[in-house]
Amino acid sequence: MPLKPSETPNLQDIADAAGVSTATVSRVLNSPAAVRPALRERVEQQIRALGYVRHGAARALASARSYTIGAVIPTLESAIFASGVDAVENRLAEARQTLLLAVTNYDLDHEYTQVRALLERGVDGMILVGHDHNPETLHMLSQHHCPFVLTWTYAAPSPYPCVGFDNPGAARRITEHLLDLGHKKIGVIAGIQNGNDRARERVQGVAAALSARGLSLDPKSLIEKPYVIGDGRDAFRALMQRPKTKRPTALFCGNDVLAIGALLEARHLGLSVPDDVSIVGFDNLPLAEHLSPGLTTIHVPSRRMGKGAAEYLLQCIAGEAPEAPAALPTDIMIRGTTAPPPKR
Amino acid sequence: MPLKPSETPNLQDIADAAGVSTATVSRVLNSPAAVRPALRERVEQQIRALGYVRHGAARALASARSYTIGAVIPTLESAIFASGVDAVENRLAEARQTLLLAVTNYDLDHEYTQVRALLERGVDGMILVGHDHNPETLHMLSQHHCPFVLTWTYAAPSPYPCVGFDNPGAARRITEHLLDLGHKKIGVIAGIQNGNDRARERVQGVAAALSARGLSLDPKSLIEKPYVIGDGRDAFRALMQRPKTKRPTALFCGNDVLAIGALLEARHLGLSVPDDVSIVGFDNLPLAEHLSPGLTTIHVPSRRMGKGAAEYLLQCIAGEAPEAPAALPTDIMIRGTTAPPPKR
DNA sequence: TGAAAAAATGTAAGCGCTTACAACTGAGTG
DNA sequence: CACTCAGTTGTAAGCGCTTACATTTTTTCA
Repeated sequence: MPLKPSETPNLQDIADAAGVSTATVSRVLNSPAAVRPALRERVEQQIRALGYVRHGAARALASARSYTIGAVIPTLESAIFASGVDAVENRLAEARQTLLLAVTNYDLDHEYTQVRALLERGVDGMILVGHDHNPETLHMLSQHHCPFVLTWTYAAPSPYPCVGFDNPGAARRITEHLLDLGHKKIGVIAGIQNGNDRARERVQGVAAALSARGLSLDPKSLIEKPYVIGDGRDAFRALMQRPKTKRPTALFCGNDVLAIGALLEARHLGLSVPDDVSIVGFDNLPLAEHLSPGLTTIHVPSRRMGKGAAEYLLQCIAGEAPEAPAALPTDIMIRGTTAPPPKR
Repeated sequence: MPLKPSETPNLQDIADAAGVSTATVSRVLNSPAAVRPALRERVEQQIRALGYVRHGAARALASARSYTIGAVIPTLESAIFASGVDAVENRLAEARQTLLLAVTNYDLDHEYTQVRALLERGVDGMILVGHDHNPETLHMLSQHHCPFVLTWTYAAPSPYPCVGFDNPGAARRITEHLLDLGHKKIGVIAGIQNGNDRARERVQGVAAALSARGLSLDPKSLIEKPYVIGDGRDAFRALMQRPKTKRPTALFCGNDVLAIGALLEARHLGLSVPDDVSIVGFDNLPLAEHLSPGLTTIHVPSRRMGKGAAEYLLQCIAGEAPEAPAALPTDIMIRGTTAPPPKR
């Protein structure tokens, strides 16, 4: 009968059972090479026999490392974020780190609260989305010496490390595709821009492409909507109701969900895509290529980004001071929803 | 100049600054009502002034509570899981708890590893998906007195608490809808059944509905595929290539992603849904209702389930021993993809 | 073979917090 | 006015682990 009949064994119990000190047990756990094989084997046997599981809080307290990374994202309801987070988790699991996940619902104040909560949990690093944050959020992060990385965004001379891509550039590129096809009246269904630099920059990219050709974005042809199919439909309908001379012949949608909504509504209204109106999206959701016609869109490397962000933090934690990663490439996927504007 | 110029202040620093003991500061933080208002105010002021942030590991070690809940799910690539997790997180954030998320990729051995990792992190409770688990996984959980709950599944006399729904029942119900329409040859595109009770039970539900009417499931009309649109398309094509007399007139798809794949492939092959073939899904993804024709499917209350699971664990942690929750209701959403079989 | 160097192991001091218990305060009471 | 007693606050003992340093054992090599 053990002296300490505690439910879950601790280091001391293993040490006693194996007839060694707790330091040795700790070593077989953390740097097995430092323990002679015979002894190590004896200890490992007891670890298995007693079903020992590390006490992470104690470990974190003593070692000042939590083996935990935080990610704070706008929402998991968006497939593209979900897939990025999935990639982060996969990479962290390989490195035996655990993911603490927090959601902001696109609210920067709530983001502050969430970042603080993760900091309290002692995360070794943090992943954020975008450049838009409360100043206190970033300040708190650096005060705590918590390495962090911004994703989904990339700015060349950024004061903060990013693993992202060029939003305005990609938006500009796909808009140029539309312009090259001969479109002059381009409408925009944007995501909510407030507190969301990605949505904002994409609209800016469209505007830049237009003004480079002496055109401009008609404010009445810009509608801002949340990330929901139904809203994409509504926006499309509204845009198509504009007077004939103003009605866009092509639509830039801030993300694929809105684009799919637009596409479905076009079909519903009996409009042909791309013959009557061209539509482009942004994200390249798995569904995009399967639609018919396939959705012309920008491919966003979400998994690669997630993996890259995890990798970057892992290196920081290992004390390797990685160089700031370069912008990830995006691809323009030209498929069936874009064609020259209708004649006349 | 402070004696201890440590970067981040700790309880002691606050205590010194406010001229009280650490116990008092701790009380201000954890049970403010126990501290006289004047003193409390003085302490809170210092907390704000020094930008104090709790040290979670130390707190966890001392209080044997981590204020953290773990969720171990198959993947975040599936929108329906992602939305369930989002709901969990929302509820936990309200309760000032943090979510530790781990992904199994549908591998029960990896699940064991992940559960162990979360246990090491000292989660106060854990959410799992389904009934299929390695016995050691569940054993480890109970050995650590970690309250847990199974989701996405429900079995009336289950030894474990579930917050889920009746998979076979729902599958049976929607199959009966097909049978009521007059279909006799029903094909199935199932999710991968190995280690996945939900997929398995749904197929069983279909089989049960059939045998109740003296019919049976033709093994050659059952195809198992991963959760990907392309696979749904492939499976659909394969099924439609069966000899005319055996070819199914209706298809039960184990989830909406496979159903959408089937639907798209039908269109691609020039087959009309529902005139040539009926298709039903399972999940009721947001897209399902927007398709035309709308997808007939089973509505799965993923957010409600996530919230319910979080709620259950929160109660356990509060020591309330909540009664085992009842099965959540599912709804059959009859839309446009189902109709009587072709007259031939 | 034996001394020095290297490797393995043990000792024990915290890490920052919570909390049982002790000590003190002041209001209420006979 | 002494005495309770409830309400506040302080004291200090851990929680389970890592790790610097001390000690012991093993290896190396003249």
